[in-house]
Amino acid sequence: MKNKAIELLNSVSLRRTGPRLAILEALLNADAPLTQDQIADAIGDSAPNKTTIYRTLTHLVETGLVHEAFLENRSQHYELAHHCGKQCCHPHFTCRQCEQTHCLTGVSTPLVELPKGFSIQRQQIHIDGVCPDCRTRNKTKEIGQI
Amino acid sequence: MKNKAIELLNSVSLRRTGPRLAILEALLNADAPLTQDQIADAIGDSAPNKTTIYRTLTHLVETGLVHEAFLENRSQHYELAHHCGKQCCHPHFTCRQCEQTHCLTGVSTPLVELPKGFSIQRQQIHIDGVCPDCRTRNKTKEIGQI
DNA sequence: CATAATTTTGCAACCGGGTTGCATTTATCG
DNA sequence: CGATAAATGCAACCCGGTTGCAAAATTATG
Ligand SMILES: [Mn+2]
Ligand SMILES: [Mn+2]
Ligand SMILES: [Zn+2]
Ligand SMILES: [Zn+2]
Repeated sequence: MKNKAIELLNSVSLRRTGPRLAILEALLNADAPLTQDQIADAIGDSAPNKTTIYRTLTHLVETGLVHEAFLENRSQHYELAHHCGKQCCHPHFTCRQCEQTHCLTGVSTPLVELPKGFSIQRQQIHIDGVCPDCRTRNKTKEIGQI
Repeated sequence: MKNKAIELLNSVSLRRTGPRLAILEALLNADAPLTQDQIADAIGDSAPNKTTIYRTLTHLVETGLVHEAFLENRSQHYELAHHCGKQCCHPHFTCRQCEQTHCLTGVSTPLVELPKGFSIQRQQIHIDGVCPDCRTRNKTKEIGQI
């Protein structure tokens, strides 16, 4: 993953520094959007200062490598943009029971057709409900209660 | 609008108080989701304490009268739920130039078809780009420059 | 290589949206 | 009206995120 991180940094001509590589690696290993806090946790003891993480993420967003994901959570989430189309990101699903967010990279996501005069730059879809794990968990519990 | 507000409060059997009526009226008059701050501004001098506004909004969301809209803004927005289907809210469009948010109540919004096992409770779509006003403003500016 | 110019990083202090605890006020009902 | 439960206001707090500034690391220049 380190090679991939270096490659990504080069592709947008940002200087190759320790913090940046670590943050990119964390995002490469993630399977859902991460907050600053989660990125720091993923990196561990050698994690950069939170200010550095935020500033790095800002750079990565500006270059287009990273997208901001707007989940219902109070804090901002970030993920690599490589699963997103130019105008349409893949949808995100957040489970109301376990609070986990899933990237729905497989599903087809039609663009909303905008009224005359609006020009789109990016569309994001967020869904919440109950995830497969929690559903089966609920069912087995029900059965147990009968 | 005051009658409508009273009616709404009755429909969910919440006590009829000054702050609640004022907040509902503000939401009834709005044409886009509002923050606590914007609600207070809309009400003016007689606006309730911000804690009261937040607690009222929480009540209204719990009863289903009001929805939370997750815009890219750092603060939470609220709007009446009457333009939303059971599982699918109307999309919101935020202009990157003038920062204004528009409710797209007219457009058709297909539900994403979820992978096996996921059960939906609510889908929200957010789009950003340039609004009609800003687009024409840009065009006339371009012409002026030539 | 030395050193000056430029970026990047870390730290502490700060900002602002939102919440909590608690005392006071108000709505509802008999 | 009085009792009771709910609603309100205020101050203090929480926490995600930002800012200013000095120290460290990179890069450019002679
Ligand atoms: Mn994703
Ligand atoms: Mn709306
Ligand atoms: Zn779940
Ligand atoms: Zn605009």
